[in-house]
Amino acid sequence: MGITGLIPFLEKASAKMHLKDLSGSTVAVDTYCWLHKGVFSCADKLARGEDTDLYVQYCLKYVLMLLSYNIKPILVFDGQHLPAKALTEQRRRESRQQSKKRAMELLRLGRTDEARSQMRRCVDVTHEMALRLIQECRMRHIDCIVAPYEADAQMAWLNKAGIAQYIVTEDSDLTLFGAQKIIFKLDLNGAGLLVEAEKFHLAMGCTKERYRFDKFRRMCILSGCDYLDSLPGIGLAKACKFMLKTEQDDMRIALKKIPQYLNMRNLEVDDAYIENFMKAEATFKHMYIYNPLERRMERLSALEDHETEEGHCSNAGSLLADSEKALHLALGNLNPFTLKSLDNWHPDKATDSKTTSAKHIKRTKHKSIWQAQFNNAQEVELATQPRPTTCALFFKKVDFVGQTIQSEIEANQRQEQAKHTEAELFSLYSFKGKRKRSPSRSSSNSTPPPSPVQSKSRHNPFARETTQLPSAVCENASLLRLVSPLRSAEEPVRPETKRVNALKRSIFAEEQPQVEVRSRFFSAQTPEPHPEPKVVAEKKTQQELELESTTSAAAVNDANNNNHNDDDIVLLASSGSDEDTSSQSATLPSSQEAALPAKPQLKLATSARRVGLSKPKTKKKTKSASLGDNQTKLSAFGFQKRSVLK
DNA sequence: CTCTACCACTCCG
DNA sequence: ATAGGGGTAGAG
Repeated sequence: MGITGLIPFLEKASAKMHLKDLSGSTVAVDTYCWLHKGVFSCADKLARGEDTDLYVQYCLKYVLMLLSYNIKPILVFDGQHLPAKALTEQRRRESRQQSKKRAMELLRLGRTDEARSQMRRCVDVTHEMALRLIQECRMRHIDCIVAPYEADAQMAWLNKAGIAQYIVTEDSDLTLFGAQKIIFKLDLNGAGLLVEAEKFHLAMGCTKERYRFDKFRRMCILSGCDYLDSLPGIGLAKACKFMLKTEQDDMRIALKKIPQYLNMRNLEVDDAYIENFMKAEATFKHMYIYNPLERRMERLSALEDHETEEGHCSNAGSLLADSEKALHLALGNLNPFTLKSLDNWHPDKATDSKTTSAKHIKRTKHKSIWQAQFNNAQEVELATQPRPTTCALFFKKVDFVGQTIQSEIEANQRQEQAKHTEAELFSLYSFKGKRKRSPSRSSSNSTPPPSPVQSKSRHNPFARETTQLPSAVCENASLLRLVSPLRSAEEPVRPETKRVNALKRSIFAEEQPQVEVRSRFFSAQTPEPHPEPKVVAEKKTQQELELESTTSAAAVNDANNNNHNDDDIVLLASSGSDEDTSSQSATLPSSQEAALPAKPQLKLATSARRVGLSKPKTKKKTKSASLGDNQTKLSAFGFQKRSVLK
């Protein structure tokens, strides 16, 4: 999905950002990204048709985080599949079905590990799941909107219309639809990468005067996008080069000059490609979106604005004649594929019945895009101030009414979070309870080596070698329930895994100082490498190690945390670590000590990631030494493991 | 040198 | 046969 390599290409147009700097603004969210990630937490349950709302809770975590920074979220969902994509979707569905069958089969055979991996592949984000999240959001007065087609176009429109100043997504396509400020890689700490359309000329390496957005979009399409594969040998770099060389605005003429301009003699640009290029461009410009203020479907931009021929819009969707249906589709009441009615919520029939039925759930005080006043407020603001920043002003006004609102929101959140935590804890406890019930734990240390089934069970032969890790067995009690007690008796225990991980950490601690952190984002996120605790950790037991990292994390915490957001930290902690929350909300929010337990976890998480990054490297170094010289030094950094395994 | 093809890994608790 | 980002080798 999206444009391959676009995000690194846009490095010069991007900057690290944090939500705390967006207070008072509105953010449109590509909710599918969150749902999809959230599904991992309960893939097995979903695969077996068990009822779960873990994925909803996962998304709400993000939503609450946005609210905690005084940001109004608008959750945007995908609608119908475009005809051009229907086929691939169909294929995906079939492959998921197959995965499901295979998972069941494997379960029956008792190969839980493989079954688990299959189950992850077979879950889909259905509209019913999206609707559950939508319903949760309605109770909290959080805006949701289902795009007629792609959420990308809808979000770009919200951005262009000034309703949302930022967009949160993982899909680089957003840039092509004309979104101005896009946040990628947003994490639960509130950090992300901001890409701004107004800086695209920097990435393309041309002056602002010579740059036009069309050039950028055409470059991306040329490099290969969802609607059109690239010509062979053309990627972003070549496409960029070409778009800077030509001043020809008519692509029918310009495209023919590609071989000549790029010195690619054998390249052939046929008429079909040109026609498809025009269609792809039209799709990005004119896809249908839903205008919630006018309550009607519209094109992202009007055909006249671009002198586009109607015929090129065959992939841009079609107008839904029934405006009532279009509205309910946008509200989420209809299944976008079948148009079957699943709910009957309406913004005008202010659902006080619902609010009384759920009065313990706190609601946001943001103006809804579905309210008539929203339109007025926008118009007034737009009239007084032509700049798009007016929206920020508008919300600042709300902010003005009280810091009290802010603190109230925070109080609400603590309360709400506590409630969620309750539910989540519940599931956690039952989870753990089941796990304990499984007879494995006591016998684990004397467990015989993994059965042949297990060692064969890695579905990817190139995956990291884990034969010495006993973790290759299902830890999920609900999954285990399906298999024989005999098999579950073989389950090695988690403490074991933990110890191995701790060991890995300590091993890694030695290597740390030598390892270069490559990732720009990552290194930027941890500005202080803190070599000292790692050196100390070298020869410690895992408990000491854990203590060590805790204190070092505390130090980092202190250092990073110059003046402000004690509150932020508490909020983060409460949204980040579920188990701590209840006790924290009981204690005073301002005490920093209360927040500390959560931070080390985060720190550990990042260091775990580093382990993943660099452990292979260190392994390779040692191995290449033993391998001799039939491998070049360069290849020693490549996929060495493969040959070793062979 | 630039671009593509390919691999392993992480998404979640 | 998830998808998408990151890294490397190898082709033009």
